[in-house]
Amino acid sequence: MRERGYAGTGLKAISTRAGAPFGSMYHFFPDGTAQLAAAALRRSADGYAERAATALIEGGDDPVVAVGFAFDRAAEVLVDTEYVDACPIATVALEVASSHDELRALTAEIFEGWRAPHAASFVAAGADAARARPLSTLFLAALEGGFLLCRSAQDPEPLRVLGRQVAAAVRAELTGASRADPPPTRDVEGPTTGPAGA
Amino acid sequence: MRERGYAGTGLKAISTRAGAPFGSMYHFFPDGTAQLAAAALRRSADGYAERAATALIEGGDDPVVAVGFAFDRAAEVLVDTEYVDACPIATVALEVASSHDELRALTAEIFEGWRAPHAASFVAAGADAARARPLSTLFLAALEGGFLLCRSAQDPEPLRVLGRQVAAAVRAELTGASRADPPPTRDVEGPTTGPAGA
DNA sequence: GTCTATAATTTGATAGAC
DNA sequence: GTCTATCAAATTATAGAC
Repeated sequence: MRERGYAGTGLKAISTRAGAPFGSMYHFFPDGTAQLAAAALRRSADGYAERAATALIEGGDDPVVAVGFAFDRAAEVLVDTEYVDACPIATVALEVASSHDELRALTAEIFEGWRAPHAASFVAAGADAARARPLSTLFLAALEGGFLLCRSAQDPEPLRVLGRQVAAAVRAELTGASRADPPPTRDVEGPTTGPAGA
Repeated sequence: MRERGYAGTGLKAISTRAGAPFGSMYHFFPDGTAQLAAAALRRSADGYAERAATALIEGGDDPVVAVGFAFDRAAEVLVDTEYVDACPIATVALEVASSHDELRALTAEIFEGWRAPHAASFVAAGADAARARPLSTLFLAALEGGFLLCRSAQDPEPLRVLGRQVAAAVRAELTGASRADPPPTRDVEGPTTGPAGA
């Protein structure tokens, strides 16, 4: 499904490639294609979340460095796998966004499940709680957009460039400079209130 | 194809919806599905480029404002069309990235054709030539990632948030503060000598 | 419980009538 | 030049043998 998408991946192709008899498909997934796709999405989402967490941890304590590291790692994996091992959700998410509401809702749930821990880790690193979520949005959107551009062009450069830019946005947030959002309503008047970095 | 992707859109479904006889498909596109898809991609890419250019122009002379305006406009269109009218290329691009090299190359060409004018407009607004291209990468990747998150969640918020963040990145670049890249040394991303290995 | 064999549709593609 | 009628192959789904 990662290679050909939801509509492009037949049950037959899956059972063949898995070396499993065709009848097993309906034994384990009585509701057919959509149920199998949902299971595949859930499983690969968990796997990807683990890998992403590992990459961020290996990137070190400084979130600025960790973010850059995560993007570089993603680019590396892409090259090593000939551009197939990107986000396991995105292709299907776009395919079903306007055609299969149940699966669409599942993809939304998965993306949300990825963003929450990211936002938490930014908070842990000293970001304002109110700004951590927009940062996680930027992180995920840039990663997904980067996957798209890299796979399309078969060139790892976009993800590398984006890593530096998202890292810069994180740094700007943590140092309180060049903010992306309107002032935080109250509190924190001057830029002197640098949050004690983690 | 925008609604169901490349593999999910049958020739029959197209001819029915277009009110055209099925035989016309092969009269006008003798090479079948892929040729039709290529024509659809080219046409919608041109249309989308025009719309994007219009949005940026309406956004005014200041690229910081224009960028924010373009993202807000994209979010608005998404809501008005019940989240179907997003990027006409992205879904197909992901579907064919690892399965149909000819169409993959076409999507790469289209994305490149969108980025070049963006980079040029950033230069026109005063950005370093070497930094304008990374900025166009961020712009397009964030837009595509935003489309994905918005369509999946059926919520326009991600694109709005991203618009503010990309605008902040553009501002940081134009004022020379908080740069995303290491010092210019020499060639930063290169003028795109083609896909890796090509 | 597990899988083989088959049914009912639908698909991309063509041959040939208008 | 344009489209109707048809084909062969592939798809999802199921019935029923082991």
